[in-house]
Amino acid sequence: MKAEADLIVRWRELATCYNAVACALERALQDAHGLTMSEYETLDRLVDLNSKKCRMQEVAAAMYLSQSALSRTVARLEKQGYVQRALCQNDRRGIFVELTDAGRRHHAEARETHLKILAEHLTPNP
Amino acid sequence: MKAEADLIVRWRELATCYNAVACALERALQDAHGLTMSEYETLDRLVDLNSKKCRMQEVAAAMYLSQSALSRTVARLEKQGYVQRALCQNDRRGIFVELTDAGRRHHAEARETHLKILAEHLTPNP
DNA sequence: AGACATTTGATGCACACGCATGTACCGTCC
DNA sequence: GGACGGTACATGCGTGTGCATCAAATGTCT
Repeated sequence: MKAEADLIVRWRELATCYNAVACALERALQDAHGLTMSEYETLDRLVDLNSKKCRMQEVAAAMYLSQSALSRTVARLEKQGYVQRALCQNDRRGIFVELTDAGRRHHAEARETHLKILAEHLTPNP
Repeated sequence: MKAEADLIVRWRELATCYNAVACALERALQDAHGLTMSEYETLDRLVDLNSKKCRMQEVAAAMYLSQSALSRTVARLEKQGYVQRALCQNDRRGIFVELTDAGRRHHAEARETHLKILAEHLTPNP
């Protein structure tokens, strides 16, 4: 019976903490770099997997975003010039997503802001 | 320098965990009770503060939702009959929000689903 | 009392999202 | 080879959100 109350407390703490950080991140990334959190996260995943071109799926698997949302996010990033889409030769259904140099640069800059916000909002957590 | 990597790991874990639970909650509450997570959370806060009518502000202060989002959420809840808005006599700018009986009942039902999902998704957390 | 700043909640607007569906392609089985 | 189910990504649609703004009411200062 106590377990239920504990569960609710944990959930509220989790939600409060997440929302505080997410909200701060969203604002900071937008103001300083014109990026949505989803857009930054997408760039971030691409940097992580930057060894080669990635299929949409691979990117999607690494983050919590629906397939349609990712599709649009990548489209936005491409329009901004941070990413490039290319057809996949082997499987012509697939789409390769690749960081451009501008994308790599922009991510590097935004990463500073990202880290700063995380440090500000995520430190007091024993 | 290690601190940065740790920060990022913590953030990703937090985000992944939150999104998993939030997504499951959203779906379950919608399917079983026709409630948005925000709507459920709002009812939940009202139950917590059920001693008396609450001003919008008091509700807003207890949850992570912008003022405009709360305004619309309460409007939706009112249209569904779970909540009632009343003018505040002392300060005629303010609005009192009060749970209806139907709202109390609906929240009690939804609470079961809520707890079930939390138990399923939030337990493996040492 | 009168003018002005502040607060409270509602609303116009643009936008990112999820769901369902559409289109193109792949793989399999007859 | 042709038909058919499954997969990959794009897109139409409805919805909830935050930001900026608005109207009404309050508070303040002279």
